[in-house]
Formats: sequence, structure tokens, C-alpha cells
Amino acid sequence: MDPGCVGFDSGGARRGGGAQMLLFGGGGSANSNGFFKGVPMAVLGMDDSARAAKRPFFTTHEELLEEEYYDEQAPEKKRRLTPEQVQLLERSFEEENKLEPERKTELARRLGMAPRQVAVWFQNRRARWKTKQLEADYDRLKAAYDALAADHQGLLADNDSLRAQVTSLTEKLQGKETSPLVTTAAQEADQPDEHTAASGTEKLLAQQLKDDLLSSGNSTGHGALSSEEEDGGVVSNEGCSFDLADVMFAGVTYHGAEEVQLGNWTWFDWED
DNA sequence: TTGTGTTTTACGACCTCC
DNA sequence: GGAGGTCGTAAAACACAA
Repeated sequence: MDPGCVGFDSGGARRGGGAQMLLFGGGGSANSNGFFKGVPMAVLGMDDSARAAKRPFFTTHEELLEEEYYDEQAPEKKRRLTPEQVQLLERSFEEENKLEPERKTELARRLGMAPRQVAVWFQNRRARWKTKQLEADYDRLKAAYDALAADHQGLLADNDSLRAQVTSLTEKLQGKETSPLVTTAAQEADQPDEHTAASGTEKLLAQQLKDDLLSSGNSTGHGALSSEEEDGGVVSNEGCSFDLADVMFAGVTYHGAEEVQLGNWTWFDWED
């Protein structure tokens, strides 16, 4: 027979024996792991599947064209492709996962398979490929999500830390409300002109506040003062999730300071 | 050996494109 | 309308644990 032929001998029904197989490339008997032990539904001429279902598997390309291979008695069972067939199909799939009619015909001829079989194999192979792709996409998206979630947790921790600092500093400032340096807005309303000039003590306290802010900086830089920021006396809060100015300076006025507003941040700078 | 889960082969229904 | 695609599914083949 044609060395490129593969298939079953459907003689089970005709000769009363077990199914036999010819290996791809001219092999002999059925292999040991159970491949092809069933009587086949054939190298199906499945372009007409109703007829093909009754066609024996063992056949050459030429025999495929012959009606005499029909066997009305043969049970319809599936069979697996040989490793050699699968190997060639895989190689072809790697080159192009779509199947033009010419290529389908050529592959079928080389493999001793029906064109319909080749087409079905490509359909199933594309489905498996798509599943793998979806799994890979899922893995990538999950990794990206996990990284973002971790980053988010870090930001939340930073946020908590900064809030704690704000609370601490606010309490510290409010504990000094009675000093001549700082008054509440209400106190200032009562005595609007009393503290318009910054004294040496005021500057000292202001510097202390500034130092506190600088020393409480965190790793991400969000909401904390950096040395660069100190130079200009201006603070950026890009990416910060709370309004430091609102919290820290609510109801408190620093006398003799120049108020610099940038976004949600307010910085008080004093001229010497 | 048997039960069970997975993979492979094959098909029908439906959709899109020419 | 026909060809060829995807999608969902049936069933055979296979792997493997008990």
C-alpha cells in the first residue's frame, strides 16, 4: 500500500476477526496501548458525513475514492490519529492555523486522511489554542492585578501613617494654643491685630513644625516633605488621598507667615 | 478490574463572508 | 446560497487511582 497511508482494516465485520491497523509509513499491527482497537468510522469521506460514517478506515488515498469500501455492518467508532499524523498536523498548524482548501487537500493526501478529517482536526486544534491563550491572558491579568493590589495596600498603609502624623501634629499644635504664637481662628477674630508680626519665638516654633514635617517623611513621598520641597517652602500632595491643609491647619492661624496655597496643600512660610 | 476524570475526535447548529 | 469559521457537546480513547 501507499507508505503514506494510515488506517484500519475494517475487516472485523467482513472477515470476522479483530480490527487491524497499518501504521503510518507502512507499519504492521496495532500498537500496544490500545490505539485503533476499535473498528473505525474510517478515514472518513466526511465531506459527505452520512456516507462517511460507514466508510472503513483502512484505505489508501485512491481507495478513498472507491465506493466498494463501504461497509454497512461496521460499527462506528472513533480512532486516534497516529503520532506521525499529529506531528505533521502540528507542524502545519504552527505555520498557519487556518486551512486553505489546497493545503487541506495536500495534507489529507500526505496523511492518508480525509480532507474533512484534516479540517476537523484544525478546528479542534484552534479551539485548544484559544483555550490556552485565554488561560495565558488570565494569568497575565491576574499578575497585573495582584501587583496593583499590593501597591494599593502600600498606599493605604502610607495613608494611615500620614493620618496618624497629622493627628499627632494637630494635637501638638492645639496643645500650644495658649502660647502667644498660635491662636485659633476664633481667638484671632476677637483680637484681629494682636499677632500680625512674627516674633523670634514664632519663627522658632514654625521652624520646629517644619522640621517635624520633614522628619516624618515616608518612603513613598506622598504627603510628606522632602528636602527639595523644603527649599521652596511649597508642598506637593500629588497622589495623596487626604487634604493635609484642611486637617492640620483647620481653625489655626500662624501669625506672621506667608500662606502659600498649592492644590489642597497649604504651606506657611516665614520671612526672616 | 473498575470507576472516574481528561483528552481527542467528530458533528450539528449557527454565524460571517464573498 | 455555499464555504468555512466558532461554539457546544457527545462519545470513544486514554490515564490513573483505589
